Amino acid sequence: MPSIRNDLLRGTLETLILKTLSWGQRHGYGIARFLEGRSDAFQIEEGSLYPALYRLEKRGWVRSEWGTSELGRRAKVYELTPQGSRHLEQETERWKVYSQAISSVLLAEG
Amino acid sequence: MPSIRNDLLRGTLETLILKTLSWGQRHGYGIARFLEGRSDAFQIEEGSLYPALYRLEKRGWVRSEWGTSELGRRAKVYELTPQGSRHLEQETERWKVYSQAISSVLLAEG
DNA sequence: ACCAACACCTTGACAGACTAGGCATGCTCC
DNA sequence: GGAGCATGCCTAGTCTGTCAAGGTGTTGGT
Repeated sequence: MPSIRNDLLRGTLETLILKTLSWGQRHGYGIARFLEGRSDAFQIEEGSLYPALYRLEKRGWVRSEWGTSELGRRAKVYELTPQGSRHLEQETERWKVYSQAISSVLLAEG
Repeated sequence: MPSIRNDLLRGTLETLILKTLSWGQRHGYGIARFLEGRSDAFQIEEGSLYPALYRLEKRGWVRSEWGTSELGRRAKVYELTPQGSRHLEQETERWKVYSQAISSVLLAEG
């Protein structure tokens, strides 16, 4: 992997996190591993992940609690709030519109 | 239009400009109008546009020359260079991979 | 005379991603 | 026993592209 600088992900990381949590509680580290498992294109840096989780919680879109991971380690477990769920819907719609617009240009024939 | 902050576009503006120029020469202002005409989702701010054009030229992906617009006004006309064309191909591929990865998560069923 | 559109540009603030560290635990392997 | 790695959390500082808001000058319309 040629260590891609990733401005394409900009603004979508938060939405990806919310979506992941819409399938159930997870701790931060687990969210990153889950997303990376979904596609080789994702490389979630912890320096992006934890600040993003902090922002999401501050805005009331996720809630956290200290618990344990599957491996029995101390971990901060996150879950989606109802507001987070609503926000996820909006952002998903926004992604659809933008990505479709961009694709319609970039993938158009000469 | 609720004045959307646009981090989803981050990193794609340059590629959109290159793609526009792949269809022929255009001046800066014209590129913005063209893209906005392609989709209501695009709103190209001049404070983003001109710095982007400057970067593209500095990197050798576009070339510019003073000329005139369709309306006979003084305008800086841009064209794609061969390196720009190659870069456009790479970035298009990158967009495909990332947007597909993101969509595969965001649009997945519960 | 005035205003909108055309066409270029710049400055400063902001926000999110990154690098590069730090901490602590537990497991495996030599 | 110790080295090293994966797990799990966090933060400080830097980078960079976007934005708001301003500027210049010209042309066309009312």
